[in-house]
Amino acid sequence: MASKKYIKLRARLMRDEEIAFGPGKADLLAAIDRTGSISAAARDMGMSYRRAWLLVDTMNRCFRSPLVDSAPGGKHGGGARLTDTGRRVRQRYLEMEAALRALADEFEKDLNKDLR
Amino acid sequence: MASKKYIKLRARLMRDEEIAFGPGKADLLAAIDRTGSISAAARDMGMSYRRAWLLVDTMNRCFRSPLVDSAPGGKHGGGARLTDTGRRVRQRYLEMEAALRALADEFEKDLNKDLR
DNA sequence: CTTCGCTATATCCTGCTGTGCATAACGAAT
DNA sequence: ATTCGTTATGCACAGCAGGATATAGCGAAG
Repeated sequence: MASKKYIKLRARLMRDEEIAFGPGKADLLAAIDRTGSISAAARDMGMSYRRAWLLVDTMNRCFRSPLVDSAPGGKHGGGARLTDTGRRVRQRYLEMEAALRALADEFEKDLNKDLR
Repeated sequence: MASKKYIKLRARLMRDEEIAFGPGKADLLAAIDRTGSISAAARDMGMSYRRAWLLVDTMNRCFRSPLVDSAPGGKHGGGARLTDTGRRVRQRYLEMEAALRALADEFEKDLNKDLR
């Protein structure tokens, strides 16, 4: 079988018409946690700093308390760190994602029967 | 509370990098079933005929047997009809969607606590 | 045999998303 | 003080998904 068949799942936490949280933001939080800065995280993920910053900004605005703490100044000066809220929200989101994935997998076999 | 908080869910059946089935295609199938033609369905949904046709084409190419039967000729001549496969796939997809939605709703309350 | 509304397809155009680049201010280390 | 790597922000540009439009051929009904 040369064709790859799979179910692509996406869950987004919405606040009004803004995307408060989603798979991309979850990945970004992980990268920030790993690297200690928004810009390093962006480089690491191959996305523009602008985009990474916008994602962080949206998150922080959408939640009651910010998910990322940031301060200017480079070379061990400023940078960005996950807040407890950030860690908790990401954790809960990943749990939901995993549960949804497991459920979708139960349907996958049946639906794939008809796929070429 | 002026802000609307909700979880936006999307499940797509993929074949290689093509979207074989998803929420838009499910809606389109319903509209085709209702109206009896691709073009009427497109008008009904406020989308371009081009897009509707492309969606149908992708579906039919991705599945072993077509989901939509179509024939040229207007005014009760040609048109489009769902095949049994089309109906069955759509049905199964909707069932999965509903199950995923129900599961996501279980997580929603908890995640919304932190949302503004 | 003309007309109507459809399938099928190509081409052009537009709007949006995200990148690239530029700038300013900042904080720690050297 | 100078340098370095950040945060924070604006703006111009590209790529692309989808809309608008045009055309050709078809089939049943009148």
